[in-house]
Amino acid sequence: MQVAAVIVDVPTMQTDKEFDYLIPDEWVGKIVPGMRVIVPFGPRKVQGVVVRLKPTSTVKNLKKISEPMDLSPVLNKELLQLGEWLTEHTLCFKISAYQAMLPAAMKAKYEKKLVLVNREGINQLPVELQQWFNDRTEISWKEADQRNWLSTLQTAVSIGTFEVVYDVKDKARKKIEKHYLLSHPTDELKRIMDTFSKHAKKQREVLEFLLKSPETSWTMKELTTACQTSTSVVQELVKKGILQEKEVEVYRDPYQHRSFEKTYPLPLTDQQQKAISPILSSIENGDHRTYLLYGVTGSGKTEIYLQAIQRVLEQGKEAIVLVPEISLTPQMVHRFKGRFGDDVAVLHSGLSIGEKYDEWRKVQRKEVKVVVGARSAIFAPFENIGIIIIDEEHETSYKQEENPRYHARDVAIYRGKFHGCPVVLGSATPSLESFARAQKNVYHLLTLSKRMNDRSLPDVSIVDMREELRKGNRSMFSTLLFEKLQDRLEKGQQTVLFLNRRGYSSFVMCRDCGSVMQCPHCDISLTYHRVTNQLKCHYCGFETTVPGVCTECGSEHIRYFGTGTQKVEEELGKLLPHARVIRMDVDTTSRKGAHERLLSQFQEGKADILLGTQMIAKGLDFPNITLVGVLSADTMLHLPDFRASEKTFQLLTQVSGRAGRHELQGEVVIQTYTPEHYSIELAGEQNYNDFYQKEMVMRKMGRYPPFYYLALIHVSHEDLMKVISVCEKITSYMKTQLSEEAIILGPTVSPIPRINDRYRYQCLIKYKREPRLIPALKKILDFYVKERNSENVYVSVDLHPYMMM
DNA sequence: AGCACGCCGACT
DNA sequence: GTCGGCGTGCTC
Repeated sequence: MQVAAVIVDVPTMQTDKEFDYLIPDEWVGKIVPGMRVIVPFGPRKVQGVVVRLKPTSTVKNLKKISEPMDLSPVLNKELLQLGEWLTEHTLCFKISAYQAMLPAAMKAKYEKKLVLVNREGINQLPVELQQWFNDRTEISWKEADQRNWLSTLQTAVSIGTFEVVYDVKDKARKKIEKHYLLSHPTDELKRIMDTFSKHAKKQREVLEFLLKSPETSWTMKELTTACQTSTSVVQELVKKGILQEKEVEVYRDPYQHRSFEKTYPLPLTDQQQKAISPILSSIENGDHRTYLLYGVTGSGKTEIYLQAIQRVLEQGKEAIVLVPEISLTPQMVHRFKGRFGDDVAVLHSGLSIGEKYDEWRKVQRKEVKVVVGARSAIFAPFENIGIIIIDEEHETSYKQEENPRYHARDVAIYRGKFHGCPVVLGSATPSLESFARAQKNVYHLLTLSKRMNDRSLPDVSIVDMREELRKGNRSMFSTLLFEKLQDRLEKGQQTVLFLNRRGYSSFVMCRDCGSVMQCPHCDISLTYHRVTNQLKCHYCGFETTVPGVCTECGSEHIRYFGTGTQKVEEELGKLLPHARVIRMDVDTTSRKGAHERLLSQFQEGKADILLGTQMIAKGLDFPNITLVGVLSADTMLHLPDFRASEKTFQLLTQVSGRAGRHELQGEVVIQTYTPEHYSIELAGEQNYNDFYQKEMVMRKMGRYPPFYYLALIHVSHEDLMKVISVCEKITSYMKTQLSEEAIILGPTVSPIPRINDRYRYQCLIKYKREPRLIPALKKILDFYVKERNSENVYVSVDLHPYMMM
């Protein structure tokens, strides 16, 4: 066996296949499938992943692998296979599938440079170049380009003065610490010590300190503080050869300065007991089953996860727990670290690239048994998985919106089958798809209908804001909400206010001509941000200062409509000047650790009101919250998305669940302009079952999931006519390929007709069983070269889409 | 993606 | 008559 099949890191249609390479003799037996390698590819070098070994190849003139990038495989057999499955099921490139499984730090960095190989030839170069290479032997391609030296240097390449070199580098930087330890056996050292000069008092002290535990190594800092001395003393000992330096890899542990109070399994309620026992028997018998753990907010789902994992660990197996990104609050981490301590690795986007890499390596080296993380943690390189848990199963963040457009739930079930282990999907408001599958016994339904300690669900009031307006209340707070807000302030209890729109106001309109300020690059209105006094586009990031007069008619009567978190914050400052408010949205939490800091401030009672967007809907579990206010329940309801009702119901139910989780009874006030809508009414009653029934009827009528599957084809281009014609061609092609039962809608304008100066059209396919769908879609992608062809038309396919925009 | 090869317009 | 435009095709 000396040929390796490699998938190269060139994500295009034409290169999306295996390339064969010879394994150099010195690496035979060492290069194995799942390793990253550097291979020559055309004139350059690229990173690749070895997917299999074979004795020979049908291709002649094979090139050799340049070098391996790993000492042991980073993708195991299962993950390599999963990559193929992902490619097939999301229509992505193989390399993209593998890259999705690895931490970002392992993505290759490419550098092209010119290296001086013949110093003689330098004399023929212009003076400024000669100066540059006086004390240098290379220049990066980029640098040479910027200095306008490329053409000169290229002629120098042709006569052999320079050589073009392609470098492939690992982004990953292992964090290295220098440690110091004794380099001789103790008795020998004692002899050496006697030869010391009498003045070398400090050196002797250091040695005596080290001799107490001769095997241990210390960092410079540890040594100098322990011995009350300076670095020079240690350096001197190294020089004398008594101490040796050793480089040790250390992990960047984002949680190292935190201590987690050890927790122990809590006694389970009868309901919990009943729910956990089928999971435990699955674990015991090693059979794969998917459970839908449907439990109302505060019913103790997490304890079930913890105890199921406990059992898995006792069997010597591993566990993966997925949580939605935004709820990776310290609370969740605390509960897992508290129970399983150092056996837990945490993976989420708040970590730096290096930190993520280190956490990932802990998994790879089998130093942890449990991974708690966001979507991509589903690819944790465990080899003996005993359970996979997806908390808040209905969350849309489990679907990746770039290639590979996978859903973590599907990957979880794939891995569950492979490892013969249970997959547990937990939610208080399951997605319709999952609940429907549970009804059909594809998933096994486990129900927790009671809150822990029989705490009652919060009282929910729905306030009709049209009525408030009629009564003359034009503020954003209804009388009821405002009264309760004041009441909580007096009692010293905390309130959560929820509004899913950041910024100050949602659009700016001229009152004379009615024109709305729009983004010049996208067909979307600009949002006013008060703090910076700017108008921002939330899609392309365009920013502009607020014009003094209307750009259309020159009128000065410009008004701000709609309400964002910033405006609410300002309003609160006016109405309740003594209230301490913390605002949480993308704008206040973008800095690393800000999310966590704001939450802990709130937890410590440093604020009375927490005001925020989606991100505060989950994971908050503070005893002092007794009031939750939803300022405008309808903002989501009118989005052009067949899941709008479902999302609204879920959000309102989740937000309401934040109140009164502990001793104090909780209250919820939901403000809306459409109180009669079933998703708002039923969320008020916390009535999932009725909502499910009603929404299923709607889905059946609209021929949407779970009754039909969806495939969404996006087309975008700078030229409107081009987009329409390409989309038209695609739509009619699909019509020739699919059966009568398939519903093919299009070409239709995307709900956001233009983003970043590109027009957007789409074709939506609703189907039940179409064996020719995937091949047909592949053909389209083939033709339009997956997302980008020479004419710059972007075509992308999303199977089972979540984002309809 | 890069890069080479290859065939048609404005220039020393 | 050449330099260079980017269209097409290949990378084990």
